[in-house]
Amino acid sequence: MPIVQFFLTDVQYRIIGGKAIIYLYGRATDGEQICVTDAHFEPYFYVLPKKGKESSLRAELEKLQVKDESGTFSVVRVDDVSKRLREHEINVFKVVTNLPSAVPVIRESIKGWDSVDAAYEYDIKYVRRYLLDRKLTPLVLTEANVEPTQEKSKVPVLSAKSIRQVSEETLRNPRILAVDIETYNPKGKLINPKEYPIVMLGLYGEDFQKVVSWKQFPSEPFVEHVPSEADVLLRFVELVEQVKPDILVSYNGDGFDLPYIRTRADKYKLRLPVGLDYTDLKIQGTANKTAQMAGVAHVDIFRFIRRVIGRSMKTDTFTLDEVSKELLGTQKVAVPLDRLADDWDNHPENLHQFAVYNVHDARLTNDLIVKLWPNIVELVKIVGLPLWDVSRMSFSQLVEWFVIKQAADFNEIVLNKPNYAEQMERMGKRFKGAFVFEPTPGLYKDIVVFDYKSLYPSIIASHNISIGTLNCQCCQGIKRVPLETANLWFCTKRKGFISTIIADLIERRNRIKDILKKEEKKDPLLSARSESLKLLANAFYGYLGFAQARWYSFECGESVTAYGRDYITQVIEKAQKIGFKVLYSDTDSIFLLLDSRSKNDALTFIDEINKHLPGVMELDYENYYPRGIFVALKSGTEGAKKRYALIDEKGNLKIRGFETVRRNTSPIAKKVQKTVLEIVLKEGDAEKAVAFLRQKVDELRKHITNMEEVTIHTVLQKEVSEYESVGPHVAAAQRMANRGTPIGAGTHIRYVVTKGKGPIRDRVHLPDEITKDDYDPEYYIENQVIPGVERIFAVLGFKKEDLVQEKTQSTLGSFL
DNA sequence: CAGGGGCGGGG
DNA sequence: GTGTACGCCCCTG
Repeated sequence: MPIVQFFLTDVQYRIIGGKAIIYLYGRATDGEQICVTDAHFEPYFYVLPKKGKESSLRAELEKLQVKDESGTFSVVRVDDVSKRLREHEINVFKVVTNLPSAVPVIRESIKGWDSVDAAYEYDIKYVRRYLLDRKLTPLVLTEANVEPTQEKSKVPVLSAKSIRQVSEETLRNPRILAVDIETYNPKGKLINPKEYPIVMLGLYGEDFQKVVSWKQFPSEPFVEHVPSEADVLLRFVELVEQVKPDILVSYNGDGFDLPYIRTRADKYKLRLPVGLDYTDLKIQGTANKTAQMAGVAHVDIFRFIRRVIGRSMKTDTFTLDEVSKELLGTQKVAVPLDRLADDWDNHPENLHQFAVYNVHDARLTNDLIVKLWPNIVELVKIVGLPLWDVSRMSFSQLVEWFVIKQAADFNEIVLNKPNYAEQMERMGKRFKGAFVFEPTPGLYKDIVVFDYKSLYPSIIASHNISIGTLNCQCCQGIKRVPLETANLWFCTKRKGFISTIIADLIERRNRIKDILKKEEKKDPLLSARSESLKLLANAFYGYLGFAQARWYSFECGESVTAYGRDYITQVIEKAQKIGFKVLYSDTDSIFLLLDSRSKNDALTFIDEINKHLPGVMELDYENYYPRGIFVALKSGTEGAKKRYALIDEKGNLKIRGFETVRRNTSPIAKKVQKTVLEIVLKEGDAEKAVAFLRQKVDELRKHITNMEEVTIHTVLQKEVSEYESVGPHVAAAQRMANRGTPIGAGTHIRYVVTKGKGPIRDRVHLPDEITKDDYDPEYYIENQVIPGVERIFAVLGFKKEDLVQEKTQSTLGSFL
């Protein structure tokens, strides 16, 4: 029997002859795209019988059959199995059904039976169940003994007799095709797939780039002109088949491109058989759409970036432009997109620039997934689910599926999701959070920062925090959690499930870090694995307190923060005892003032602390900062981010909690804030910072400041008529409308506030209606620039009145 | 201050 | 399809 080796890229199942068949799509080691089918996996779930009712329940189950218009659902077999439930031995029935869809039906029909105590694992999707039970990890080299079949498909279909994972080798260079569409939008940003056509469809992959458009215009050869929009859609299907990608990648393709393609195809009653089995492009969901095609993993890289990478990125807007700048160091090409519709209708000679823009976006999308591929592969390996699923999961889902995957090795039953009422109850309870030492606002010198390495994960591992070790019989009264409000302890004899898998995560990561330390040229896959393990470990604590978690535990969550508070306050007390002044502390970090002490004293102190820490707990030296500024919080905003800015010895600024990048702020305000911080921290010269501020204020009053600097940008969120209150941006939109500019939801609004009396909305003008002499300096000084720096100067002993004088009639700079 | 509602990305 | 929606921010009662 022939043997094939392949990397699993997508998994589906189909019902054939009343039986579920698993379809494993992948890239064979010879480079061919193939499909391996497995007909030998039975759907099942677990039932816990009531004590004493075992045999009657078994008899009832064995003959259970439910018929409805969609088919017959029946129990095929009932097996006795011993499992563990919340870390304790238990006997349950494994109820095997005829179809995957029979699982929820059968479970539903036994819900009220008095012989049934509980049902488990009835909501684990068949394909996921298959991968986890068979221990097959997507993207990892897999081997199968196969027989060829004649099944109609775009790729050879091979029927597997046996299948197994043979090594840790992963798919390094998947074939990728990126897709991006441009649409006809006469009304600014308003998107309307029912009415407005796709004008161009761009594709990009290695050695492949193409734009398909249904209008003739002068262009380069990568643009293909077809007679109609329907032909664009058909060409899309053909080109995907021609390129045979493992992955179709998009930027917000779930939410935009693919549903748009689907809607346009439906309008023409076209099928879109992009699936390798000729099935249609499938769009699911309404609010949160997803797009799927059999055999080709559609990755919406925007979703992955926002959910998984986003937290560790600098940007907080996830536009393709911003994300590309940060991750790739390149950006989108600038084209006047708001002219596309008009050019499409009236000036085809201008259209080529949009084709260039189109294919460039596809290229960026391609480059993003290539760049992030190591991270994606590692998450897929850790979580063990298909690429399509993993790339769409939130953090809590990734943690949960990692736990579910581990559950098999511990013979643990997967706990059920909480119902709505349970979720509500969980949400109503809050446990005490982290310890925060409020800083005294001020400018400080010689700051050292320590932090606990992965504080919460190491607490969970070191203190054996787990659902099944909580308040065990055997350890009553010993090693209590440092908590006033409850009497909690965790077993010191038996290892817990959650604590063990987290300890394992930490250990795996430490091993990788050791290897990385020795490597001169860091293996990007290993670095990515280390990052992924860290991300996952850090997400565990949040998961324990997440209302929708299967392994939710209020007591575990509150124990983690209780230990956390205990560890950090111990460091604070010890530091104070030997004479360090504590400046600030939050959760796992502590900021100390060196005063007369040296950096070496700080290192000695850390060593001393580490000698007495249990398990994998470790206090780290984070950095030394020659200067730092701590600013008072806005009154009444408790829980708002702490505001501070530090500068290290290399001159790098570390700014936290200053809202430097707010949309409806003028560039001048952002710039002044940033520069003031730089002067204060780099040079420690408050007077110079004041002088800088005064100079900028002077420039505003003298109208030297550029118009661009005082132009405020926002985006219209709805139609102008729908606004109840006329804010400045709405007033600006009305002005645009009055002069005939098409506006609507999504239109970018740029406006300047000008001199005059009355509310701001009456003083709003569009930049090209006025000159530099018209903007209102006092508005920009009072409402934009000063608020951004007021608190910084307050720390330095300057009141608002000291900074700038009120406006006078003097024509000279009046504040010197 | 809680809870509802809208939005993100995309042209 | 082992069905059906996330999480944050803003506004209002």
